[in-house]
Amino acid sequence: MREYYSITELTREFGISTRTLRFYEDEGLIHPVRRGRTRLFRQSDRHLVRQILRGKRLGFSIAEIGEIVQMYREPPGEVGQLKLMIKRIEEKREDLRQKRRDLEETLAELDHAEESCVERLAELGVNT
Amino acid sequence: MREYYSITELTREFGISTRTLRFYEDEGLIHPVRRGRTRLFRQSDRHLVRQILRGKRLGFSIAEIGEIVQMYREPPGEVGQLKLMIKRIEEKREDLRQKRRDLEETLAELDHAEESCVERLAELGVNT
DNA sequence: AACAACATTTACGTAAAAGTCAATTACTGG
DNA sequence: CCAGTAATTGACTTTTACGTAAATGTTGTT
Repeated sequence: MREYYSITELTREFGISTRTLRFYEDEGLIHPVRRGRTRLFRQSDRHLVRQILRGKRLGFSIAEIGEIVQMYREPPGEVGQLKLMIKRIEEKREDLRQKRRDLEETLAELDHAEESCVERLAELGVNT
Repeated sequence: MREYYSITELTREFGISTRTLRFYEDEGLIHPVRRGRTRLFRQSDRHLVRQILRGKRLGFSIAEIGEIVQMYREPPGEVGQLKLMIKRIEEKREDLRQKRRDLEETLAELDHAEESCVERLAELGVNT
């Protein structure tokens, strides 16, 4: 468990470019510390990158991912802010539940499509 | 159950623009029939649009959605093509399973984030 | 016939999310 | 100390997925 990772180490670990990591920093998604001008990535940054890429695979925009990673941070101290945050979290969860429904439906249709193919193969007398 | 729907009927039904529907046609995702130059959308087109939008919500690109909707069509007649199709379907399913893992992890993290907020509220003596 | 409402094609514009390239600057091993 | 590798910033480019506008066609009232 090292303390710091270089930018190229992260690009290899995650299969993304330096440009991408710098872009995420510009967009305020990550905040690697600096030694001089050089970025040093901590464990927390690596974890954030993992979360960002997860969000991307789920089709969230960078802006939406920005909202999500805010929710992972320390809860705010003020009651109004806390309630707002809870509301936002609930919205994102609804969003994710919709995606889950979409996902299950798509999987079901693909199952069906594969079955059709297998049946067709059987009709053609191919041993599966 | 009508036979044909106009383009604006579909835009209202799905909350998308005519431009979007024409774009999907240009990309070969849908093939509405024509009366003169006017597009007429059938049930099957409506179903396809629903599938396309599902794919979009899951973060698939138009090209990927194109591949997916091909899989929903009649299985090909040739053995080699069938086997290839089955392989492709399996790939997409793996893709979807990854998305499902991403989704569950994200949901779990959001659950945790919400709990933290609720706890914090309790600490502040707010009746939930 | 005129008007609205809806449709079409063509073409250019744009925002998001990087890719690519150039010119510097920083580090590191020999 | 210096070559070579790694990192930085900045600018420009590209791709995707449409938006938008212009000019024109079609249909259905009134």
